[in-house]
Amino acid sequence: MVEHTQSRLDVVFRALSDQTRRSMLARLAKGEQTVGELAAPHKMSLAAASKHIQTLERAGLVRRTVRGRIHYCRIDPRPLARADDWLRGYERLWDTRIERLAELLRHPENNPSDSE
Amino acid sequence: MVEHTQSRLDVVFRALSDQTRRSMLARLAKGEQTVGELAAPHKMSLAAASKHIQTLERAGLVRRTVRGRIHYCRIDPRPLARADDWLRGYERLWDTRIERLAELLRHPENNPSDSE
DNA sequence: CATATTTACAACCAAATGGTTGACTATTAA
DNA sequence: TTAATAGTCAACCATTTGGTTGTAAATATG
Repeated sequence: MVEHTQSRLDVVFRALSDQTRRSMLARLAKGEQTVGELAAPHKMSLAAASKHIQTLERAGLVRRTVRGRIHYCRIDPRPLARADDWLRGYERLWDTRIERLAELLRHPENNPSDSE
Repeated sequence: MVEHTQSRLDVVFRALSDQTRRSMLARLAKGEQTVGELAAPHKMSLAAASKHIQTLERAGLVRRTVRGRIHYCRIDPRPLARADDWLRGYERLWDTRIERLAELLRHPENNPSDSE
């Protein structure tokens, strides 16, 4: 099960390592898009864009519904959440936001947000 | 500059897409490690592990200090923070924690945490 | 000095990646 | 029925990746 999770992280991070695919996700975040619509902005063949979409699908980041000859794609954000969970394991190394927020909740009068 | 940021995200996510490299980062999060120490737990040649460390270095995730013949490696978490920034752009899609917290801070009397 | 240790580097290899084109299927429209 | 549209699939290609081994450099130790 751990290995399963790990291999999922592999394919998710791998999927995110390409600008074309991140751009597709960004547009999917605003709503459903067809394969053609997803492909249109990119300077590559439809077949190449289709492969990118399949990569996103295999990573679990995109779901597809076929209606007639049109393939509608929508984002599934759950793998993004898992990737974020992993990254947040390192949060203490770069950021004290959480600690500052906790401090703020304990002592709201001592709000450090003006000091920068 | 935008492209620069984007290509950095490329190499960072790419670096994170490998279990060996994520494992190395996990150990580096606990403190400095030499190349040999980083390589030891992995069933591969030192040369292969060295390549993984170089991948992490090129992604900006690891810095190296050479003292004598020993190379000390430490984590640089800033690219992780950038990756996390990117992922959080999608946070609203999977999680309403932030919105609920903001709402709570605005209207503490209207705490929705009971309703589910 | 000679030798062992730590690491990098180069050459090589198999597999995966990201792109192409061309042929094909399925569906819709004329 | 014929033609256009939406998309996949297979074959191919160049490049990158992740591993190997062997060699070499720099440093430490006997």
